[in-house]
Amino acid sequence: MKDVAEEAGVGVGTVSRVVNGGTNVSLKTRERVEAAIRRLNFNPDPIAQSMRSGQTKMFACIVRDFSVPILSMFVNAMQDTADVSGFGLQVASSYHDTDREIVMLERLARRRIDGIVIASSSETDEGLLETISSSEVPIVLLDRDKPDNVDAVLIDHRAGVRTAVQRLLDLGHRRIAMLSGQKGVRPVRERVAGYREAFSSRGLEPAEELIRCGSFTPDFVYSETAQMLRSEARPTAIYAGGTAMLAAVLRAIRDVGLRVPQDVSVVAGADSELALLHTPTISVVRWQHDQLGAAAARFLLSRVENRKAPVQKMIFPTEFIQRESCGPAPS
Amino acid sequence: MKDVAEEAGVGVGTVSRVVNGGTNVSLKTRERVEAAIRRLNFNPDPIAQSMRSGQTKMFACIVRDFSVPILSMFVNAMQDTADVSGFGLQVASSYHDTDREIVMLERLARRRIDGIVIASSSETDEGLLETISSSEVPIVLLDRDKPDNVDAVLIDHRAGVRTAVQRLLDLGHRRIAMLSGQKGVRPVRERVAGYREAFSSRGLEPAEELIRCGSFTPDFVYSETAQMLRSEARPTAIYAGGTAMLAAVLRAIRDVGLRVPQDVSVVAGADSELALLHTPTISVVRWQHDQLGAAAARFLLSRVENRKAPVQKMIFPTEFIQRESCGPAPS
DNA sequence: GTCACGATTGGAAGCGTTTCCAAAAAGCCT
DNA sequence: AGGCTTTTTGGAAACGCTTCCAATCGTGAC
Repeated sequence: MKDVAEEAGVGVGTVSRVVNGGTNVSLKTRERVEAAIRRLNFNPDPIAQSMRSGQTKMFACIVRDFSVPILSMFVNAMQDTADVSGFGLQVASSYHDTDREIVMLERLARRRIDGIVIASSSETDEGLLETISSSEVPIVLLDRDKPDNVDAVLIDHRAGVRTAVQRLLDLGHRRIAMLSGQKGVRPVRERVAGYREAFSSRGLEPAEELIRCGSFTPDFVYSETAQMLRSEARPTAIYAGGTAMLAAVLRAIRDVGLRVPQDVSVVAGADSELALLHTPTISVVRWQHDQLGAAAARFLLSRVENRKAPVQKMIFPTEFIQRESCGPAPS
Repeated sequence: MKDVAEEAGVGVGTVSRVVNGGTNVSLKTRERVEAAIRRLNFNPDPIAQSMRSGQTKMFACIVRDFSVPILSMFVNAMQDTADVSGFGLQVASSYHDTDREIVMLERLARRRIDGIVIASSSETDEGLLETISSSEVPIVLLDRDKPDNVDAVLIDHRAGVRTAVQRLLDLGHRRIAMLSGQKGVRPVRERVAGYREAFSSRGLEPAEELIRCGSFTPDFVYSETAQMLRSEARPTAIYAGGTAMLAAVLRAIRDVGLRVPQDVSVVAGADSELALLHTPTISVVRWQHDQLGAAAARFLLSRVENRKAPVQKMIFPTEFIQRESCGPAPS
């Protein structure tokens, strides 16, 4: 930069002014400086800029496991949106470890990251809530309600599940299993709420023992599914409310020796290649992850502009897509 | 940092020495400084450190489309490995745009990223090759041969495909379609080579019109598959040599009205949930993406230590997993 | 007690920017 | 032309660290 100043015969301050949009620089000077910049092929050093400005032009995204297709699609969309504004995107998987998330948040803050999107693993852990809610760096929650003083992009699982379960009820199903992850995160709460709403909208009561919320892991899903299907009064339909649960559910059904949809109807909590191409094709509740990712990035971008804007929440709709996996309840 | 120095009654230089492993610091001094650090809860600013040292403790990964499950698994493993050494990982999708890759590489270099893993979209583009091979920042190629003066982690597609195609030949298949992406990247070259090797190992010649390499996109795969299957002498087996091609192949087979494996046998070029859970289950050539990701990260880490070490290449084995989708050739 | 040498230490310089302030230049008005 | 205001400009200070050099301290040998 000093070189450019010298080359153009001006002071370093002037060069800086030209580089940054050039307020208050006379036309001839600007042209002279720009010529010098081109001649020396000068590029301002982002690190030095960060040093002064405190901005790093970098966002981060923390999710449970970012090799889950739906999450990587989200991250991908986020990256694309951030990219056009010159922001980079850093990623990290937390593997459901709350303490790890706290450590990551702190490390990112120290690195002066400009914004973080997180799908936290718990909405009850005091330490995590405190860390998030008092964070210096802007945070956007991905499908989480708490803490409520930060921006969030949300998915309306409730409506989608309600529609799906209503459909199953209308097909004559009464024993409908509800599988989902650990209670205490919003997607699970909302899904269960939608499930209950569907029953009460038809004046019915769900069988409580068929509501199995505990973990998103394949092992949990497989064993719960198999156990329910082997029991006396087995469910005639299963709603699998997780993004990567479908595989385990289908394996369990197959291993127990039942058929979809003749013996058991299936609805998945998120769309996937598997759901679309399985034989039979699997009904799903779906939403637009790419729009969600883009929105999250835009939230962060606008926070960078204005730190003290009012908190924003955005709820994305879901839709129930019925495919071949839903049939009438066996008699 | 000044505060810490004052608190401990030492000079800033001494504090720095304590923070960085503390060579040449007396025991009492070190203890005093460490106490002060704890008391003031001091953390060195990574940006300022980068400013001086030129190291950013950050890697980046550029892939075609990083919402492809296999790639996100790779990135995930890479992130985990980098993380334990305190390195962050930045991601970006190139969407097969060579120019975009060049721009990204340059931008990352300017940001003084410490290392880059790239699965470049072309091994022939002069500009890209030049950019990579002359890069200041260490680069590791993901399954690419060129340029050959940089480190690379490679997958032995050739052996896996050879085994798979040999198996198909032994099942009586002669018209075996070979689908893959754009020629000119290593995975495609190697797969085609493996395919040919299998034929010649049995003293046979492949039907050239069944070798369809052009693009990894679903549209291409779908239309090529459908077209071949509708033709007079249709293939009795299909090898789909891409990481995300299987879905399109299966759709095409279904739409043409054929059955797997009675009418056509299928082998996928990479493992996936879909392959494992489809009915019938789909044979695959598979490898350990997590080990690949970890190795890539380790390559970068060791480059950071020693920029001028000899070039390293590492080839990961593949295995052919036969599942239900492979049957005897129809007569 | 003196000297030499190695181990420690303090603090200034520098990394490449931005920003601020004062000074110079340029307009404008009478 | 002189006195104003406004615009433009140069350059020092600061961001938070590392590193280097010179200075100080301590130790053992003579």
